[in-house]
Amino acid sequence: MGRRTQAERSDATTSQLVSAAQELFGRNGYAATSIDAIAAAAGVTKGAAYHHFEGKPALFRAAFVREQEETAAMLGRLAMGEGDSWAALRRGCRTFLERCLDPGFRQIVILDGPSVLGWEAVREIEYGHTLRVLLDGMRMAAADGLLAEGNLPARAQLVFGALCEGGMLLARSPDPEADLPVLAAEAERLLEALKP
Amino acid sequence: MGRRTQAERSDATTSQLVSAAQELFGRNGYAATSIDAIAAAAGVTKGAAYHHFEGKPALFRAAFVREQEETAAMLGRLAMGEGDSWAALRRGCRTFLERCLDPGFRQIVILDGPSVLGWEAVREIEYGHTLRVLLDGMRMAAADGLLAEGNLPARAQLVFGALCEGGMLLARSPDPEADLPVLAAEAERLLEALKP
DNA sequence: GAAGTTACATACCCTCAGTATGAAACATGG
DNA sequence: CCATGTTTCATACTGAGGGTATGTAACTTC
Repeated sequence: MGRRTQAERSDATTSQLVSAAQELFGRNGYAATSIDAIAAAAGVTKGAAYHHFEGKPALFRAAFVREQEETAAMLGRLAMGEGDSWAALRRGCRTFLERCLDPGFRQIVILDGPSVLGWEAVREIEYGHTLRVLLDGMRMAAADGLLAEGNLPARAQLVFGALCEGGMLLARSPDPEADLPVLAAEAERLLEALKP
Repeated sequence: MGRRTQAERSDATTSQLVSAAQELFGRNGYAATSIDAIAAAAGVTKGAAYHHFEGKPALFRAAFVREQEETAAMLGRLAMGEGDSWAALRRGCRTFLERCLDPGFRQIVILDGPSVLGWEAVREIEYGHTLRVLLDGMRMAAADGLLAEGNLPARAQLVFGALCEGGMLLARSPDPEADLPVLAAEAERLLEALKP
């Protein structure tokens, strides 16, 4: 390994630590994953982990954030491709449900997130990513006159809760391929409720 | 302490352990609560706890179940008092939201439950209590022709997810008293979506 | 009331989060 | 280039807490 700048060294190990954390937290859950295991998977020792992160929750938080970034990017990209705002909203919901088929996403974002980081912190992060995409989509639909008056953020949150539940339900299904349309239809039915 | 039968001794300490677990898990969260602390609060030692429960998750599960029983009883009682099935449904949703104002309920049932017990186990328990009440209410409404055809269990689950989210939102509100009607209205709006 | 079972208490182990402490790898002024 | 910070780690240690082994007292059964 040739001569590298400090920022390069730091970024490299930090990134590898977060990747390892994402992998192990996602596979085995928060409690069953030790800092030593994450550090070893990243090719460093615990000292490096504690140098870059304040503690285990901070490391988990980084993995959570990355999971959110990836998902939000995916949602935004696919929703952007749709023609009208309503179709984008439907597309986004469907994509979120599909995303829940990833065990790592479920474990980190839905199962362990609230317990480890607390509800406020989790929603604050999501408010900058997946929940932001949903809310933006609903704002656009509202601007197009497709949504009734009311508390949009609160509505987005309720829909988000329903989607998380739907995602877990989908993941437990013996045949997710077959159940995805069913659940997507039920979710869209809830969206219909918000029409004027 | 006079002469007691074994069953009495066992029931007494078990009950006190669960009460202490409910109290401490609810107040400080699962990770920050030690078995020793629970045992001490129950007036026994760790040995007693491990004699009656397989481990920390089992003790948490008992607290979770008790929380569910109390809530389901409350929901059933209040919903029973309503006239028609639709009013009972609305009443149940509103009562669940109110229940979320209890910090212990939120911590145990919504935050830590899925992480500690896993999603399947949590929903299995809820399926016998709070979720059961909701599903029964929806079945009655469906029998009265108030709900459209479709997958009732899946719908109940989605509504349940929205309600949990609404409950957390309500709990974070600076003025829950004022926001309860707002959130209840939004939740009812989602219910409206299920009408034929 | 003796033998067996249940309900605990006590003492111990072991994993693991968190904390020094020290040694490299870089950076910066001369 | 070298001396002196500063950053990036590795190594060694501590403490808390989950879990276990074992002993003992309270009950039960015969």
